[in-house]
Amino acid sequence: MRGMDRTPHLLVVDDDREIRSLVAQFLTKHGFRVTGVKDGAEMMRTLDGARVDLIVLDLMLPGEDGLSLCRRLRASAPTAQTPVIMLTAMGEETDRIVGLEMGADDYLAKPFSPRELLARIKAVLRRVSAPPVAGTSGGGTVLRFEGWSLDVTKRELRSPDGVLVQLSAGEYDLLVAFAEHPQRVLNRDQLLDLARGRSAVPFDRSVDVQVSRLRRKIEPDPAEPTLIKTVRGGGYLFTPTVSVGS
Amino acid sequence: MRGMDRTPHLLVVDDDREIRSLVAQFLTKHGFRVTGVKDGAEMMRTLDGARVDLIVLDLMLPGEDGLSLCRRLRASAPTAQTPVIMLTAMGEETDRIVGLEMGADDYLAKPFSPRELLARIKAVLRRVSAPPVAGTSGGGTVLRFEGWSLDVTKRELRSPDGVLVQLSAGEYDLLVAFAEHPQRVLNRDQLLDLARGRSAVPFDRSVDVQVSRLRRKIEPDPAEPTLIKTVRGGGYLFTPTVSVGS
DNA sequence: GTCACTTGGTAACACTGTGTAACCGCCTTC
DNA sequence: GAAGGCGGTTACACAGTGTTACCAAGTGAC
Repeated sequence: MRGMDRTPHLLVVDDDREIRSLVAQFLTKHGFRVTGVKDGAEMMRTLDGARVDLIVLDLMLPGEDGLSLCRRLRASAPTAQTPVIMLTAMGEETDRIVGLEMGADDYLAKPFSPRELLARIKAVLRRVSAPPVAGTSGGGTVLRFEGWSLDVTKRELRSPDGVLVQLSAGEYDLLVAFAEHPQRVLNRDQLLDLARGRSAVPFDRSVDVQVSRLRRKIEPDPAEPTLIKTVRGGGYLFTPTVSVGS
Repeated sequence: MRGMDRTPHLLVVDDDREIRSLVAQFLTKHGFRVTGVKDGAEMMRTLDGARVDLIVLDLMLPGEDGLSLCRRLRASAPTAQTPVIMLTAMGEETDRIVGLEMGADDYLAKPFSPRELLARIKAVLRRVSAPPVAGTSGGGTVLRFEGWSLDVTKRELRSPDGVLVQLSAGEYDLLVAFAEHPQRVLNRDQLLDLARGRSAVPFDRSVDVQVSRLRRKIEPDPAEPTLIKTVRGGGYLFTPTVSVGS
């Protein structure tokens, strides 16, 4: 649903530190942004504050295993559509098949060649950019808050009185980031990642400026913001409750 | 336009008669409708007259090989979305990777177990089953959006008031590319690939210009486009929902 | 309270991406 | 071979975005 053309962010979940760093290094070299984590708990934490385009998930993990995690991903709205490539131990055809049937998008038997993982990642990413499903489960197409409605397939924002409000691409992406994470303080790094898919450079004020520009368009009184509140030392907070519809 | 017959139709392309009939038999037993052909020419002939939901394509074929066929499938509108599972001889990692990058949705190394092929077919079909337009596999001949109708067999566009709108070949191809991938941000490379079958050269502005020309013909107010939106840094977005008819 | 310092708001500017008119070469058609 | 249409290329105007700078507001020490 993030239409923009940014470097895809991959999340590699494997308890073996060596595999993790090897894979991360290789994929980074090939133009992806990679985050490596060691278990399901860390995975969930990462997903909470960052945009992730694809998850490479080891089947065998300490704590909750890959299959169960995969099921949980599928069950929860924001990640229901996030593609998963499962890494499995050699020679367990049954498991692999179960994996695919469980909702993984692909699997790869260990040991695998990095090039092959790369090819599969590219293939899966190409696939998921398939046309959207009409009123589908994975999250409606309209986010509503305080009378506003934000149509995420048309990239349109309507004010409470139904007027189309012209947003720039950046303002729109920022607003979607907020509306998808309401009532949570998001720091500048998270917002930059969610809205721009990049990370902050030193003295980066671009988020502040974009917030300011967005406020001018959606706040009743931009001098005294109510929708997007500033949390000093913390970041910004989108205050309205958001309902997902279509 | 997926009529009453919802049994998925698979097309198996392999020059080995034995493999073909073995696979066909196994897959038929598991509830698919299967057509087996021995080369690319027969494949094209079959696609010409039948709805096919998925193609199982051998890499090594007499005459034109699987890779080249795959590229041709991707390049031509009605089959651009039809999933392909590539069969490769053992140990041709490079070829396999090229296959995936070429647009295959999955591949399987020979010798493979029928169960595994089955699992992969199911996985791929599940992935692509949802999309409304994507069913493209031979589906409708008319794409409708916002009152417009685009007849892809006649290459004709009619405006909401039924007037035939004259489009150049390039404008038409571009519009089809959009209408077949609605509500997705397509970058210039993708559009060039979909509409022209080529890739961008540095400083290539041809897409922009064609979009501009197309807008002049289909946008109510070309200065404020609603059908084809610009996503700065991303590409273009075709906003209407598209229905497939005949 | 004042002062020093930190943090955030935003105007102004520079830079980059996009829209489109104009142009040019390549077809096709006659 | 001339005429016309199409599509790529170029050029320029303009809009969106990041950076910088400056000011205001917040915070803590005293």
